Amino acid sequence: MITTRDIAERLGVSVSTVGRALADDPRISEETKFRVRQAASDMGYVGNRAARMMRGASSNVVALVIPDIRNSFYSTIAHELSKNMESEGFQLMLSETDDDRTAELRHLRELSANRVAGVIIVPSARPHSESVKLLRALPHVQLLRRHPSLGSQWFGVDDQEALRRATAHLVAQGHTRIAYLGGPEELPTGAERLRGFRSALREGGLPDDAGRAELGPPSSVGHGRETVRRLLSGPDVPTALVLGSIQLTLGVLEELSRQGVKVPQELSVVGFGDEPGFSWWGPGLTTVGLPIQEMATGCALWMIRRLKTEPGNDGPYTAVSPGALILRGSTASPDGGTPSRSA
Amino acid sequence: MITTRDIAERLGVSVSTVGRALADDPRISEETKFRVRQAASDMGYVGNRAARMMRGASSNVVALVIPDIRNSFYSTIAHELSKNMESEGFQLMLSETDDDRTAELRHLRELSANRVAGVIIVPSARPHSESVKLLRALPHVQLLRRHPSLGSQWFGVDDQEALRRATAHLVAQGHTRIAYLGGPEELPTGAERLRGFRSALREGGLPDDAGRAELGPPSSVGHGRETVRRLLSGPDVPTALVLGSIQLTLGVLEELSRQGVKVPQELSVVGFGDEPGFSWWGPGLTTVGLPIQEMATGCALWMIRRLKTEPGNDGPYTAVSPGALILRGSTASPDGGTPSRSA
DNA sequence: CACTCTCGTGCTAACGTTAGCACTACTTGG
DNA sequence: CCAAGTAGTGCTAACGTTAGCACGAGAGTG
Repeated sequence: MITTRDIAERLGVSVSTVGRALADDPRISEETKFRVRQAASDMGYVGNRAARMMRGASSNVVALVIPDIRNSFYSTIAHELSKNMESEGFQLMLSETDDDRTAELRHLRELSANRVAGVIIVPSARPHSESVKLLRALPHVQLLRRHPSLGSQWFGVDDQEALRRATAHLVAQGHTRIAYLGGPEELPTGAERLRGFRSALREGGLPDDAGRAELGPPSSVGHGRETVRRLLSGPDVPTALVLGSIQLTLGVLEELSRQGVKVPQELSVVGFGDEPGFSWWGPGLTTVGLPIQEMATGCALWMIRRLKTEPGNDGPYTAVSPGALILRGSTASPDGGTPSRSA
Repeated sequence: MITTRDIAERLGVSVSTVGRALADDPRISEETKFRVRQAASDMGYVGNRAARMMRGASSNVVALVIPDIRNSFYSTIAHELSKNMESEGFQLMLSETDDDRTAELRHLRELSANRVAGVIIVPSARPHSESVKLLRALPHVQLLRRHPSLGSQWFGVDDQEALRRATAHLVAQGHTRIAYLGGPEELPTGAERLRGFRSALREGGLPDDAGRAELGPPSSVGHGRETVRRLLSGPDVPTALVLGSIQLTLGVLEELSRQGVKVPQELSVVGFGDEPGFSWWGPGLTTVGLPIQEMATGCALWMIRRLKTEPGNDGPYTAVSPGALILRGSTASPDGGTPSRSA
């Protein structure tokens, strides 16, 4: 690798002069600058950021710690962040945890060792205390999920409101046996969504046993498939189904298609998030739209400002974006079975 | 930030001793090691990789340079790479180029400055010469697309064979007006897929004007929508459509659903790649399965071996994986219109 | 008892870059 | 013609870590 020293020796000047010329220092003559730049370009010089970091410069790497990039939820976020970061000169490090707190810790250790400038994280259910310690030593924001020990910097959607709206739509159509399929309660998002589901039932004046919650791994398509299979073959088949994650929605749609379940006549369904296939699935899936892009952009801008301006002078910052219901054809009243709006 | 020096001062030993204790050097007594580790843990010491790199240690960061992470094609790759890299102690840097060679160059400059250990890249159509220079100075592999100036390390699918099979299937069903919708010819994958399309027509004994190629941006859903709209409203409407990218497929399916085109009676369709929604779209989409996972894993393993073993002693290495056709219900013969296999 | 060995540790330099200070050769003002 | 300034450049130290060499104390050997 070419260093400033190589350039200096070739031109017969000092390393300081080379360094200053490349930094466009006003004290260096135009002629010298020109010669240095020429030589640098000729020799294929590329500055060494590791060395700069040793002299106090901060890293230009921001890490994104998420469960699984294949989930379109997260890939959208990654894209939006990457785009915003790139334009400000930051690079994005991608760490997948698979919702495993030990993997999460391993990644955070590596990220700390690499002295990343900041971390944007979708925390696991109960992060290791060392993870918390490591994060607290860095500029960090939480995304979507929110863990109290990690401070108040958080960007996410109003999960409770999202599920309240989805469920209220079904309640308004007269459903009294509604199943909710979502993530575990120990996940902050899982708890919030479940709360939204329950509160919609309560507000609709329905008894406690009108709702049934099936909780499990939120990013498992397979779990969605299996659960809907179990629900449909068991006793007390619900007339409506509300979903609490994109991956679960994908699994459920696949299984309903495979079994040929008539939607919305036999079963009404409200999905979570919006995916390319949702509009052409069966009668079109009524679903909760999520302003993921806006959220990710907000988060990126916050992190950029946090990194550009000196200390954490902008205090706690929290943004909540609500999700709007996208009406398609997958819901109807439980008796007659006329869609609320055909696709 | 805590340094080895801080630990040394606290324990009244030298930095060397601390360094060696943390590196588990056999020369250090067990008792000292214990005290050092204890203190390091107490004080929240995290080694500084930038400093290590200055002493000749190599980075543990591998970069992935792709057009767009939202494309499930690439997010699958990213996931597979991340998984494999993580288990070997590497971190993954994500750089999105949006198929723009200038963005590509910007990223490569940053990656070089950060002294990443290696680069896995889906190169743009015609990379800047500086990009080529930067890449050649690093361990690198090409993924999917292959640019001759970037050496022979490449992992990808046999694009020509994939489209040959897709097209041959339609030819065998008797179609004589087949449209191909794919990426531009200047992209290596675009050229290969187009070649596969043409060779299948030739092998089927069809005249040159039986096939019609519509080329455009491969990762634009919108372009898929518009082109299919144009094709269907223009003269000489084809009886079959072969697609040459996942994003284009998504756009086409959406538009065909929206216009209520009867598939396969009015139009036969063969997609590219397999996505969650493809199985439940209309009659089920017949499509070319792509062994993306296998390809990504192969690529990751190659890069890991390249980085672990000293020089590039393993010479040029090229893997080609064929794609198999997944038969669903979206194709039929052009006259009668009985599906080859109903969903 | 002197010699050599081994064990455990410390000192120093080096990696590439940058900031502070110092130095030289001019130029300007009195 | 000398003092003071200025433009342009060089020298040196420092960032955190590690590898090579050196050192002192104690153990083993003749």
